[in-house]
Amino acid sequence: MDTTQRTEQQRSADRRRRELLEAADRVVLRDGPQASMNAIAAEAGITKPILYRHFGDKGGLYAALAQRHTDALLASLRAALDAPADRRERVEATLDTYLAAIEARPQVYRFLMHPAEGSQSGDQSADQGFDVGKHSAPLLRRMGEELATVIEERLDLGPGTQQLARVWGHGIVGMMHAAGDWWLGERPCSRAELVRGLADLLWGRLAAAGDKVGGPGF
Amino acid sequence: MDTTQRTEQQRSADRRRRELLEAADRVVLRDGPQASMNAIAAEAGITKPILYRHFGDKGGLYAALAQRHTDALLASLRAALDAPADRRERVEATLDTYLAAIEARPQVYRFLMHPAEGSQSGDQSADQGFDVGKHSAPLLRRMGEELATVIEERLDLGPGTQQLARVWGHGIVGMMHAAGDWWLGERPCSRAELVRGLADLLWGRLAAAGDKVGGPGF
DNA sequence: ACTGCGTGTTACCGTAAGTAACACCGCACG
DNA sequence: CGTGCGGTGTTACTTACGGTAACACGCAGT
Repeated sequence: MDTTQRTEQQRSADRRRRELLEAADRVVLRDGPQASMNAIAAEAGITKPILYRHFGDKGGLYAALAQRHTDALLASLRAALDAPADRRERVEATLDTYLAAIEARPQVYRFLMHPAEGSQSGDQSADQGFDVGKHSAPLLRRMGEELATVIEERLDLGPGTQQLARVWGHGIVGMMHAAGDWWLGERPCSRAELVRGLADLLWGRLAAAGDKVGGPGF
Repeated sequence: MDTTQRTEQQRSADRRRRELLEAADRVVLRDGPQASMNAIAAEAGITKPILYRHFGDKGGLYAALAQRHTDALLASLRAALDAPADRRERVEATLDTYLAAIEARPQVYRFLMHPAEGSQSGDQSADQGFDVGKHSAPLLRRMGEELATVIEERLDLGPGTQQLARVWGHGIVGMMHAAGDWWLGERPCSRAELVRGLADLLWGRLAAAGDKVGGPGF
């Protein structure tokens, strides 16, 4: 099989793929994660089967789409995380970067967190094995792992550093995510206040806080 | 309209409703969140329209279902949170309770976190308003709020306590959730180790940790 | 001119949500 | 005793979406 002059075809196929992704992007941004393949195809000026030829199935398209945005967001986060500043400032900068991103484009954020799983792919039969754990948004997992490696590289946590770093990576990312999600919905305070509150939490203010006098109960 | 003797009818309707919910529960436990209305109806020994009469639409059924489990889980968490012990022990007990719950019944957990949103409810037209923030699993929100009230009741955080408590409530719940989700998928360590790692994180060990000597970069 | 391949189409299938219309039953009321 | 009437149930349908044939055009290379 000639592997020599396929570049020509491949080039155009890649361009097409990128065009399709951009069209899908527009539709998802407009219609949310429940955008239909028909709508995406229409936006791209073509019809469904082409999408399927390029991406296999809806999951494939969504995965490709998610990866673009995830890559972009991760790059920003890495930049904030690698800035030459002390740890607290870096943490705050990273939190703020994330929150700014989800604030600026909530639709994208929503899409990344809810990859519209489901569909009616067969195997209704006796699926006790289950795939829990795989279902969470890839973005969360990737951010967690990323943060874990940074923590592991930067901090000295004694024995068990590697495992602890992963626990913390996923934990911190989850904290950021849930707080951000809640904040985006209710807007109970400014972004800066939220960042500060979360950083305070990570800085052990929970442990340091005093009990309320005359607590309700005991 | 006579509000007098409706109790009879209402009673039986409520019983029916509970039976339907239990059937739905069995199916969701077996088939995951993508269980079809047909399947649920069949399990209950009836047909679709009855389900729709009782719950309006799939979302209604799922909401009702989710509330049962959420209530149960929240009760357990409250118990752990209210135990007569010092703060660190209570935090660890609560984390462990949550993790034990999702470990014991991952299907339920998965269902609660992914309420199978979507569907093809019309309104394709120029929906720029968006409802970000509402989409997150109700369980997370409720746990966050619950924890927030407990924090606010128990801790003295100075001015802005109320707001800070809510930030922390949602943040901590998110941390617990994301770490639990990751842990459930990869099982990288024992439950106790995870609990300890997270509690350490909350206890400010991140801030206290020393830099690694000769870090990669600067 | 013929062949092969990538790109595109229309037309279709299966499935699932949701609905309309009809059928049965118990029961108060004339 | 018959007759309406609300609740429970059904079958049969519509609509929409994911996914897949099967066919049609255009453009290289031989």
